[in-house]
Amino acid sequence: MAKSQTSVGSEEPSSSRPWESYHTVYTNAKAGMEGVDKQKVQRVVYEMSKGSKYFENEEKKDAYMKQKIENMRAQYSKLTPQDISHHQKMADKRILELEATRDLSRIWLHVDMDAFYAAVETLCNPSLKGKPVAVGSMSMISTASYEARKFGVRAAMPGFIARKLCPELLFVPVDFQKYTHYSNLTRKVFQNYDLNFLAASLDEAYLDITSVCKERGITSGEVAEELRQSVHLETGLTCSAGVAPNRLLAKVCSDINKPDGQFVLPNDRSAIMTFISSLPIRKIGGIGKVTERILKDVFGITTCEDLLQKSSFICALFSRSSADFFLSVGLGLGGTDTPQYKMRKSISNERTFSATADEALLFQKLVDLSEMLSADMIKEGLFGRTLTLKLKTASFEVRTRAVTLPSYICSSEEILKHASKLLKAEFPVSLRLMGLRMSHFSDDKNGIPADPTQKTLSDFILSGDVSGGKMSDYRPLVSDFCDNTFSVDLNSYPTYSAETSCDLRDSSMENQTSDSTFSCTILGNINEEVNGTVVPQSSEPRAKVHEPTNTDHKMKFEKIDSYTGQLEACPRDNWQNGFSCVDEEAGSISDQKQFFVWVDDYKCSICGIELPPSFTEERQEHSDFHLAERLQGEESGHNLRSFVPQQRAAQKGHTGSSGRLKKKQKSSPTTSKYVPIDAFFVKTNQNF
DNA sequence: GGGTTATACGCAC
DNA sequence: TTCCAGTGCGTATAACCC
Repeated sequence: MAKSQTSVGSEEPSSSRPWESYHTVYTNAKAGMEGVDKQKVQRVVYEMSKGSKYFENEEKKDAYMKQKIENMRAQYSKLTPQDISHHQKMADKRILELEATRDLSRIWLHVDMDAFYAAVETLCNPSLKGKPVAVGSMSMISTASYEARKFGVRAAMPGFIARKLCPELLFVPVDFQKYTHYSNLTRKVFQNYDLNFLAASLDEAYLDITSVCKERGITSGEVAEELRQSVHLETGLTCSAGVAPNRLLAKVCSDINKPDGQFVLPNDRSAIMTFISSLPIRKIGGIGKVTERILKDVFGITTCEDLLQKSSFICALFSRSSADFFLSVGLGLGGTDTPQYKMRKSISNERTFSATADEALLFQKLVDLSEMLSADMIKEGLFGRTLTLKLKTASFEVRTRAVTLPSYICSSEEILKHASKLLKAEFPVSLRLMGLRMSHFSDDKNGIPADPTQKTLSDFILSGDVSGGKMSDYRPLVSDFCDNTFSVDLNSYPTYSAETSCDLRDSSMENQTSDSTFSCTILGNINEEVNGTVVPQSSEPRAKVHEPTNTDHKMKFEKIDSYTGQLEACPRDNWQNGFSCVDEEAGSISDQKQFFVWVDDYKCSICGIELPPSFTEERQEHSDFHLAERLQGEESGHNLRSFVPQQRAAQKGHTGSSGRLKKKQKSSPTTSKYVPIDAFFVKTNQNF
């Protein structure tokens, strides 16, 4: 932040120094950057960024921020003396309550490894010693050595900007295996002081050293000194430590004498209040670039002491939880208990790539993400029901789209099934990042059990294993899916022959792999059957393979019209919107429909549920269920599900998202047919 | 009106 | 030459549902 402004209207940039109003995180005080020419850094970052899409997006965000600040200022100025008096009383009361929670009985130590990644790399390659080193890439730097920091180079800075600041900067790629190894060594040391230490990251930890100090009759400073020496002996790396009555302050303290230093704040209220009084709010964990700017520009708050002095305004303009946090900071309060094991709340992965609007490419990335997420979830035994798709457009706009499902899932097929619907609703769009996050985990982990032998989607696609063992010779080239003809339509891919899942025990399949229990049940397009739609078949295979001469399985592919959901003959050069394949020898779809009938076009012949013909989707889903039920029974005798159709129909009417979906229908016709449905069931007549 | 869901955003490392 | 990350948590807000 180049300007220090605390009054309304002081935001206007100097026309001769436009970089001064370009808000970056890079000028925030960080250990090892005390002597840095902030003006120069600010100017270089501005010049390197100016005109880019990233820059344009930052300007948009900045405009939004200015508006937000203006709105808060307006609220601020509208407060009457009576309002202020009222809120002051509330604030005073709250301060007393918070003060009553102060606990000075514990001694917390925060350890922070010095420039950890860079230090490890230097340790492994001594030729880097004394040189400016950046761990990361031209896109992003994870850690900078102290030598590099003198030039203004720091973590979270793009490499190309860092190189401009420091042309002799040496880049080293990240190597998490290495860092994990050294992190484990440090943790062995930490255990000697607190068995229940809290690891904040690979290079940070909080230790409750109250007992150690007491039992050994030594001061907290002596413990910190000894611990740091032990870490150095064990790893060859230096670290810094902060000691204080709570974790929030301990973290602030560990930064004071960085690197290779320590600072002890005694367990004494007046010492704490003195310490906190002049402390810049940005030093507090949880107060970042945006919060700092709001507090400074709206209230004129720059130090922790100011938070108490402006307590009435804070209570007037912030939510209860935010106000509590700010007042706690002003009092120097923080966590003192040893928190119980915290359950993970979400699990995610995301990838940045060259911006593209190619839907086939984007889908392939979604396939990859689904597999990665599923693998991570299976590894941790997690089942989740809220799936969030994160997108970053070519212009750096970030969007998230979420869906909450009626049941818990973890398989890549199901993740992809739902993620693809979310993604398709966004098309056309040019993206540079996609991510998937699962949250809302099952408490008792009673989701559908994970099948460790389950094939991945890539196995599925790349092996062409869509008809069980009969497809063992089918080996599509990766390029089949990477050009514009990639069209394993992710909403239609499970629309293969109903027999496919029954053929999983085919001998050729068994020969192929011992773990071929393919738990993704592949269904026929029942809708087509029920409605008696003629299914024209292309006379030519969709995906030519290395050895296309094997015609034993007579693979047929049909394009599914993206808008009507109808199957139609698919010219080879027009496989844009999806295809399904039917293995004629594996059993025709019409064979499958015989078992299922709507009596009087109204009543299910199997379970008796009544669904009028106009309930097209519900009937589709219902028939899918019975078919899958039958197929699963035929396949293995395993009853993977105990969910009866009636229950599903009932649940469907009460899904929390149904109302929102109704709303979405207005603006997003591509999602209008979306109803969260259960595992193993995919409708094929959707508007994609 | 309170709880839930979807979305956006902030923050830390 | 290269051209702004990935993971996870928390909060705020609005819309919706019961």
